[in-house]
Amino acid sequence: MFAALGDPVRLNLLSRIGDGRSITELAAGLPITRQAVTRHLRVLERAKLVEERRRGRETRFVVRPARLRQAKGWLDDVAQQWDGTLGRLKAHIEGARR
Amino acid sequence: MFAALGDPVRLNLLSRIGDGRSITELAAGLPITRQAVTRHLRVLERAKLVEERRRGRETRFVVRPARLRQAKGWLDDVAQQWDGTLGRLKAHIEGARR
DNA sequence: ATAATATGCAACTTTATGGTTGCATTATGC
DNA sequence: GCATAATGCAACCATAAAGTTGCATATTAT
Repeated sequence: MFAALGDPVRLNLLSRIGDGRSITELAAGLPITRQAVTRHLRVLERAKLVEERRRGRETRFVVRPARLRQAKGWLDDVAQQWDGTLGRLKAHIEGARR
Repeated sequence: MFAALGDPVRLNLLSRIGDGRSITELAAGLPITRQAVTRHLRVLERAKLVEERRRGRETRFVVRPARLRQAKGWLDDVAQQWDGTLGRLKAHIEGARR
């Protein structure tokens, strides 16, 4: 999932999808071909970050906020774990002298 | 930065760095060479997710929680932006005048 | 029905990434 | 001082990722 987020083009797409743009519209703003954009969208889809919503001949995608929250949760865990370690380290340094 | 997070090995490292392990120790738990681990750590460092703390002949890394918070912030922005869009969409569907 | 629009599919190229091996360098312990 | 331990550095390989071109398919509008 972070891998899916780890491409500037896909970040850009994610932040613009919400407006309900079609693939072609999304591609218009970028210096790459429509096909390349489609591939990026498929990557986001595989990571469950977006969901396809086809209507007639055009396709739009919707973001899945739950997934974003999940990512945030993981970052929180690590940050917190690290804070805990920091606390322990600090206590260790201040307490015992090595 | 998300690209740096987008590798399972690096996620693993990030979650274990806090314990104050050296490169060799970190590598011991993984099925890849120490050199490969070093490269991953450099990637995390370039993304400002960790910071080098060399002491004598061994090197440890510390996590930079501020960076994690920054990532979370971005996720929040997108999620919120999307929630907003959802709200507008919903209002539109329900026939609200706005 | 036809033309135009929106997208899908597939082959191919280029470049980035992850991993390895081999050897050099720096610090520690005795 | 010397052996050992912890890293760093560089060349090299394999695979995956990003992008392109060309063509097929499916909707919509006239």
